[in-house]
Amino acid sequence: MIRPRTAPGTLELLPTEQIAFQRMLDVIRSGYERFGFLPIETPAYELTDVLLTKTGGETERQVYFVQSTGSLEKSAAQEEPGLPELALRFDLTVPLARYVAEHEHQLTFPFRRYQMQRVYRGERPQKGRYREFYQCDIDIIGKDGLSPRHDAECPAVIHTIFTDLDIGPFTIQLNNRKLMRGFFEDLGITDGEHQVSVLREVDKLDKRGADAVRETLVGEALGLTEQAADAVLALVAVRSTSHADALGHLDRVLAESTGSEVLATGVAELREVLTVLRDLGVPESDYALNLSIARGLDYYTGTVYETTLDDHPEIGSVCSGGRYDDLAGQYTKSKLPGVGLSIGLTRLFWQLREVGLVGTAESTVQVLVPQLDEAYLPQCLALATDLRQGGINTEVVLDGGKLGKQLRYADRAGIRFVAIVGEQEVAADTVTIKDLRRQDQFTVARDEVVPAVRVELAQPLDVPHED
RNA sequence: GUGGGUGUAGCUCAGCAGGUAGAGCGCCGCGUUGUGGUCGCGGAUGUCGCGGGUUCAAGUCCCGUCACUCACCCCA
Repeated sequence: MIRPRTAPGTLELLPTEQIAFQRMLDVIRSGYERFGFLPIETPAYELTDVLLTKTGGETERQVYFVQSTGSLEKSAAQEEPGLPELALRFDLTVPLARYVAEHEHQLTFPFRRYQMQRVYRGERPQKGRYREFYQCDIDIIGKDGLSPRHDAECPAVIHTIFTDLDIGPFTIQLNNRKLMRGFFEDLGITDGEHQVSVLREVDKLDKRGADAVRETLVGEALGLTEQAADAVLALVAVRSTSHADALGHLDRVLAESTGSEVLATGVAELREVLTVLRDLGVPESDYALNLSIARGLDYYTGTVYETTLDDHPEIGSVCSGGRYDDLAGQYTKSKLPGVGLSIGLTRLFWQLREVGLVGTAESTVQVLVPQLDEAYLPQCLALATDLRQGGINTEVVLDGGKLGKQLRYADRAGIRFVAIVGEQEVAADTVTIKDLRRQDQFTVARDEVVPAVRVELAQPLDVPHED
């Protein structure tokens, strides 16, 4: 026998967990739609040459390729097989770029889309990190230009969603790559790659601590002077405590600049983003300036975001993204700037479960009709039909058995209500409704069952469902 | 790609200096032929990852191998 098991790096859930996961997807989807974003889906795999436009680097090492048996045999027979024709997407941004370039003339700009699909990365699995996982993205793509106001709208959507998810207080942290780049220029660090390396190191501040980061900064690879390293560390220590405080920090950074235009632009952009964010009604306690946010990805050019849960900083960023100048440069001559954010839902779900913020959900089955006596099965089936026509998700026990067992089945399956039709009920033309969670039951007239169950379902239960 | 760790029941793990395998949880049954989750009693379950070696004897020691896992790189 072959031991049944999932491939490493995949997350598979039991039904009641899956329902909890689906509920989160529903919240995210409705949040995206409420802000006027349109849905798209793209294929799980893309043509390799389309997907891997930038050769080399980390991403290619992590790409899963797709091959039919036919093409596998064909390539095995070749001297130098080369890469397979198809590859699984490793994020949703590259497919979006392709999509926008391909359908450019049928889309209206700014193009606001959301996309919630699985992506694949062939990296070494790690705690809470998966090789197949959901990304829930929103992006706004402009043509030729896109005002920084859009950079404020994206986090406003995220604010709504994380509020609705009800997983405790959170903070959307903002920074701007131009501000950072300009700051580096002032320090004489002008090479783009060098800046990125420094940013990447600075991004580890929370993880490694200021001393370790400082050591690396002045080390051989990055080669900063002591003064430069101190200046960088002082800058990235900036965290705002309120809207006014954030603007104050920005004024100071600008005043201390030795004249970088890029820095001035970055400061101006951040100021506008913060202001629009406030005007959109996002409470100032829920966003902050954090000048250590860098984001590893090199394609970000302006605003960058990370979102953290206030009560669980150890989880790290649960939603991140930023602004990029040119989404689809590899696919089209059109200039398509964009801004977007992504929720890595698989990882988030796993982490929330670890810290006990999400558990299993109640079953999608709202009422179970047990079968006490085969003689009354027709009455049970008729009851189920009535409940279903009343819009109530109903399951009937078709196999029978002891009532105790059927109740245990309901309990384990996370079904809260049981509608019993036995000898007594048939004789009196009634139904007994049992609430397994409240450990309570009552009897109603047969023709009042549907409204009675509706009333029960409408009452929220403050006792959470045990795992 | 680099560096650690671990493989024993469905799950989490214990198993002493080598002497033919254990706990908790879960599962099944009964107590309760119309009442689950609680409680009580009873029960089932193992090629001790795989291959070789040492030994009278290996879950335990040695070698190899495979798998899994944690961290780094990178990132959701």
